[in-house]
Amino acid sequence: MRRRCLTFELAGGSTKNSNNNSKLHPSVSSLSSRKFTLDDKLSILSKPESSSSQRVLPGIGLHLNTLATTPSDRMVTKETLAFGKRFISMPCSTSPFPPITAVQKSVNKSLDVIKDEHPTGSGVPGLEVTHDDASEAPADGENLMQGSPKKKKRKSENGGESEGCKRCNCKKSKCLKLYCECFAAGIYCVEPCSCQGCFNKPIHEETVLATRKQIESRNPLAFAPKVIRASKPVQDMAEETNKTPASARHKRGCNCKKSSCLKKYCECFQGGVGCSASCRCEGCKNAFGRKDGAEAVHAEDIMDVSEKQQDEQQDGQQNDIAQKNEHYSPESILPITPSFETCRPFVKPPFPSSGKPPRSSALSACYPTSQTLRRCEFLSKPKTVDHSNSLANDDTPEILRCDASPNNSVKIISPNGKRVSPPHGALGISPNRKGGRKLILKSIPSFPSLNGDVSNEHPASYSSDPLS
DNA sequence: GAGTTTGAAACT
DNA sequence: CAGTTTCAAACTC
Repeated sequence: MRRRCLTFELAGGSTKNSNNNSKLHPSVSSLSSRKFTLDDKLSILSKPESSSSQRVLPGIGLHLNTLATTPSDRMVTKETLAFGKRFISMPCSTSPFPPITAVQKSVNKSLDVIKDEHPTGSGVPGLEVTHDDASEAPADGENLMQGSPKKKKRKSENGGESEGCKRCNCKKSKCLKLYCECFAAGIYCVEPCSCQGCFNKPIHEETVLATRKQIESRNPLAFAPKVIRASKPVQDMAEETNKTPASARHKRGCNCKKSSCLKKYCECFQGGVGCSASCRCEGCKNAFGRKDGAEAVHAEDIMDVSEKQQDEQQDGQQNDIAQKNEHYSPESILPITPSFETCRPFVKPPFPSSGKPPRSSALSACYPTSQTLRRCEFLSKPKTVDHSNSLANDDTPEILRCDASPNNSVKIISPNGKRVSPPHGALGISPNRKGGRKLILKSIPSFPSLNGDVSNEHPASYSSDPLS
């Protein structure tokens, strides 16, 4: 799995931050370290200027994709991938794309400009996305407007999986709408994508950010994980990989009419969680738990419902995965990246890792590892902590904050709303929640700019954000 | 691989 | 806020 790195330096982040090296997050370098302990993290934190390489990427600006380029990411082998695909629904999002405060030009305008100036190509001359492996990564231009319909379709799900996750196949959205799974997950489209006219690339950073911001303004939770897991400790979940965590629920619920919530059309089902009262589905038969309260059925049943296809292999991998999960205990892992992932449900979707993973999981496959889990830990535990004191000075929009993460917004479910455009209040984000963030920041050294102090200083840069 | 179905997202 | 349209994934053939 080769996830493209969020090469902000190329996209412009470098210039923005070049003068603020000291503010860049060292966590980047931390990515290179496979095993991290809390002490490691802390020590790194204390050495903000460790290495030049560390300065390259602003911690906050780190795109989820970044994970893929790091050594640690490399260790995200197939197994890890499987793990992610099977147990984690996806990215969290609070802010994979750091919000920007400076980029305010309209998205459309931006797009138009780009289009006009570079109607056929990668958009910006001279700019090129660096790929881990140029040989296998087509130039942006290639991927961009060509519209080569015959592009590899992501059907290479099985074997191709070795390469990583399948990505989007957008044709009209330019990968700048939530239709695009990559965009929705807060990650840049990369080589594996078969999208056309894609703007979800580092070279279009501003466009992406502006669009993201726009979408978030409309729906603060737009980039939040769709599936929320309540409180069960990760480890517990790992121990019951065959069970559907009753606490895990789709944040907004599905609205299925014909699929009976038995197919991946259903977001709940896809996320490996049962339907809940929040769902407006009809004829719900969600194997993970029905809206009416019926609990999850056995794994076998789920398999029947979804795909029996890769049962055997799956079983084998499940064990591996379960073991991996344990391996990812909070004690052994700290968020090694500012992926901003909050809590992804530690759910085992009905999809074998080797088989078709939930679409959304493709993403998770990329970053479902330690960060996600850890994040869950951090967010689920200390949440009870007093949030009232810290961060009071941070101007970062609440919704962009850690606190605004689904975890915290678990109660934000809009039961009957077709759409979720929860007002801030509805987000469960109260003014005094700010405190929580600081707390979290302290707990997660890899989010330097999360300290808030940085964000105010560099509103236009990635480091400004937030996780914000 | 093409076409259809589905439901979320976006739009009106 | 409800209805409609657009979109891309999921699915079927």
